[in-house]
Amino acid sequence: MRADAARNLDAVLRTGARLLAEDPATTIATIAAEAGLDRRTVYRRFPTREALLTAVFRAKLDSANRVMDEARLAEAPVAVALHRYVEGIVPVSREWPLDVRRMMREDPDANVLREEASGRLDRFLRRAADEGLLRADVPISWARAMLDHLVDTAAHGFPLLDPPQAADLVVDTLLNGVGRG
Amino acid sequence: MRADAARNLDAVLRTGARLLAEDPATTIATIAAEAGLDRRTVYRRFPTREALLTAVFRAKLDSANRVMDEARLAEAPVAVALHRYVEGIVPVSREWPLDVRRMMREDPDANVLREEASGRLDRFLRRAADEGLLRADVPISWARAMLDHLVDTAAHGFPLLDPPQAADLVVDTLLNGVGRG
DNA sequence: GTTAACTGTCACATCAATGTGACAATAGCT
DNA sequence: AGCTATTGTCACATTGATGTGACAGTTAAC
Repeated sequence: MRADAARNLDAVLRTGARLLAEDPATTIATIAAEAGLDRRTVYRRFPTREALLTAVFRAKLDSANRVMDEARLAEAPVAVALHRYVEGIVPVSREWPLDVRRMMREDPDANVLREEASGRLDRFLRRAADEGLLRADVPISWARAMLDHLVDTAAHGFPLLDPPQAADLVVDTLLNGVGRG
Repeated sequence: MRADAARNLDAVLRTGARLLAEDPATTIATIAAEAGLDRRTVYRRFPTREALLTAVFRAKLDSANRVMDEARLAEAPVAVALHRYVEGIVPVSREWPLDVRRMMREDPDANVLREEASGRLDRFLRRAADEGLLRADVPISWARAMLDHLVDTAAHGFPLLDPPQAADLVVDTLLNGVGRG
């Protein structure tokens, strides 16, 4: 692929992610204009709107999987892995702000990939529970939802936090809550 | 208003809330069909799509304000008020599952109402912090985001929890987290 | 049971977005 | 500099949603 083509492709994906996160009904024309391209150029790379959505989704998923690899979710000590995961995933969430669950409802094989990645995190949390990091009287899926939302809030609600600060806050409040007790 | 008209209006609002929560781009025709009505009937009540959106939004907001009234956020002891608020707001979130922040971005005066209601909760959390229920080293807005998300998760991710159980879980994990420490 | 309110339906105009064809212009690679 | 990939643009067909007019049929209220 030629250099300018790669640049444009990247611009489309990032711009698309940003605009689609704000409004899932954003049109191809808007994305193209915002990326400084012609509508036709986007259509050449992505035959259909769905194809663009899927590509954006995969870009986010790849980044997330890379972060989980580097955090060594399955091997590293749970406390370390958790902290490292959050530190890595916050920038990913900022670069690809879109909500994958919403967008992939009608794309079955993309959804399979999403569930694979999701399963990695679930298995990690199970290990964290087994090793005593998490309370046993609360469902793992509850902790999982809490983790996801805290990451999301840190990434988008507190854009001034840098990743290490965000990780401290997320892990601390995930484990200890915001109560004084 | 005649009785059948009131019934239909109610059906449109509830059906609209449900479908729009799943997909914000749901068409009027789909909502009408799902509510067992003709498209034209919906248009008679709501001159434009925006008008329907606003009406659904206001229905949710009214319910939420009623819950906050009954929880006596400004007067009751903070621990009691918090529990009572969550217990009341979970059913509201289930009946009106839509995300008001997303939907009202382009409706300024609706947004003012939303911010008023939001402010009530913020003021309550500030009081909770002042009275020592919440840690002082964490921003109020962080606790606020956490509360909102926990309520959301309990309401939609754990539909089998009844409101009192949901309130116990939400308040417990909000204050103490999911860590064993 | 009559009246007034409300609804369903056929039909229509409008608008915006998707997706395509062809060709000239431009940018990167060697 | 010259070849080739890539892009911009004019134009067009198609589709789906919004919103409206008129009128007959139905339902609730008194």
